[in-house]
Amino acid sequence: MGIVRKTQSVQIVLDEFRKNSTAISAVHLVTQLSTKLNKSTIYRILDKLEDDGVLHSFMGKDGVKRYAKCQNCNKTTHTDNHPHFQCTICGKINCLQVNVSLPDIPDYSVTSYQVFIQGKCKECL
Amino acid sequence: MGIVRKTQSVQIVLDEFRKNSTAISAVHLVTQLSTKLNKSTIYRILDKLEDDGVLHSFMGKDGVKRYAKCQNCNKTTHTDNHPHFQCTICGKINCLQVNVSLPDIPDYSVTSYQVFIQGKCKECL
DNA sequence: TCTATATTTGCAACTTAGTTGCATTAACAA
DNA sequence: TTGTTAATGCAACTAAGTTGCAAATATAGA
Ligand SMILES: [Zn+2]
Ligand SMILES: [Zn+2]
Ligand SMILES: [Zn+2]
Ligand SMILES: [Zn+2]
Repeated sequence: MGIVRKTQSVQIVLDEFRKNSTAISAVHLVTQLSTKLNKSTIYRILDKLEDDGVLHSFMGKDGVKRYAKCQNCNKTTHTDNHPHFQCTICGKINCLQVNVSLPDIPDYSVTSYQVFIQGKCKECL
Repeated sequence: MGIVRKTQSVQIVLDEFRKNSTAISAVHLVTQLSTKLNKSTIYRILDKLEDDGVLHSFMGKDGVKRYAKCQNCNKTTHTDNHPHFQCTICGKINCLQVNVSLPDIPDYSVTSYQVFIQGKCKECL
């Protein structure tokens, strides 16, 4: 349903995304903020921020959900569609501002797709 | 470590992949085969069949692991690299035998990537 | 075919990510 | 300032997957 009240909890969660440019997992936030916020609160806030187009989420190879800041989305239009890159050395996951286009696929009509890439990031090369 | 003995349990699991051309989740096999095999046995067999290059696995959008038959892999060489397509109507997930190529990505060195696509399949169009 | 041995299986208990119901707390509009 | 309603904390729960160990079984060699 999206965020209605700008509570302290919401600010605390948003601060984590301001500090970090990389994607953050729900689990990581839960341990990171364990002294300040309850687990359920964090999951619920992430959910709402996604509804509002403030964050977007994707599934890591490990089956753990991660969140990252959206660039140009809002409550009604979610346009962020880009690959995510995980460095196999440092483990960080970043949004890539590049366009991946699919070839024609006979017998199927495509409505959306996700690309997840592994390799080494600039710092670890 | 891969399969060493061709047990009945292994045959039962392989039969499910012979019957189905679509990808199958571990959870689905566990419920489907609940009268014949134990949960742990199924997870362990899937793991070994993947090591052997008989099956490959990937993560669904729901964070549930799925398995599908490999075409040309074996114990030493895993070459299967293709997108997976989930129909939003019937829910079935299929391997697509098409090639997706990435654009050049500056500052990153790519070693592997996965593509997961949503849309409608031939039967549901 | 029989037997020894090592692999595989079942079971129960555990871990980890995420969810839910409900009573309490806190935004915020009036 | 206060009443209303959203947001929070808590504890208990679900669901996917893992693990240790004792019992079962596949297979190689006698
Ligand atoms: Zn790195
Ligand atoms: Zn992103
Ligand atoms: Zn379909
Ligand atoms: Zn496949």
